[in-house]
Amino acid sequence: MLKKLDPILHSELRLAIMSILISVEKADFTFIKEKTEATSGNLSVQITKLEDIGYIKVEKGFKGKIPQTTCLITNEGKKAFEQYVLDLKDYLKL
Amino acid sequence: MLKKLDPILHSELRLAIMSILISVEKADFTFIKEKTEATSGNLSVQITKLEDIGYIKVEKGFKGKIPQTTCLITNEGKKAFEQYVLDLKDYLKL
DNA sequence: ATTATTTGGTTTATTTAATAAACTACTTTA
DNA sequence: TAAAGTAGTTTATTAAATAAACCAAATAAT
Repeated sequence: MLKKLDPILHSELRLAIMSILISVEKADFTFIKEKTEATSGNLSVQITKLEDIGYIKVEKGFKGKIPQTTCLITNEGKKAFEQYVLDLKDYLKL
Repeated sequence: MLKKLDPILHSELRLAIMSILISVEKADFTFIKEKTEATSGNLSVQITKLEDIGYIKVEKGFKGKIPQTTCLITNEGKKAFEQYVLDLKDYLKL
C-alpha cells in the first residue's frame, strides 16, 4: 500500500523551496524567488506555511537599509523532506 | 533552475493511479480503489482527468452482469511518468 | 524638492483542484 | 419484495494555489 505523502511538501513551490534550503542551508527571499520563478505573493504565502509547520525558520533583518527575509531549514524540515523522498520513491518505483 | 513539474501527475491520487498502471499494465476501478484507498468519487474524477489528457485508456465492460471499468496506461502516459520522475529527481536531489 | 520607479515584501481576492456528499442504475441476498 | 451491496457518476463543498492589489521604504529622475 502506498504511504500518504506529506501534503505540506507535496506542493511544487514548497518542495522547490525546501529543495533549495536543503542544499544551501540559508537563502533569502529574493534568491528563492529567482530560483523558483514564483511570484512574490505565492512565495510569501508558501514560506509562511513552511514556517508555521516548523519546517523552516524565517529571520527578518536588513541588508543595509533594505529589508531582507532569510530562510533556513530546520532539523524537523530536513527529516520531513527525507521521509517525503522515501515515500515518493514507492510512487515512482525508484 | 528547477523544471516545472507536470501538474497532471503532481497530484497524489493521480500519481498513485499511474504508479499502479505502470507496474500492472491493466487494472480495474475496484482494484485501484482498494490500493489507493480513495473514495469512488475522487477516483472517478481523477481517472477521467488522466483519460482526457491521454495518459490512460479506459475500457468499460461487464464482469458477468456487473459493470467494470478497466484502466490501462498509454505510451504517452508512460513517457509522461518517466519525464516526471526525472524532473522530480532534481527537486529531491536524487 | 517632489514625483516616479524599484525593491521587498504582505494581504486579499480569484481561480483551480481535491474531496466529500448525494445520487443513479443495477444486482444480490434475506 | 424490500433492504443492502456493487460500481460507479454528478454535483456541491472545502481547501489550496495563484494572481492582483496593496504597503512601506529606498533610490533615481525631473
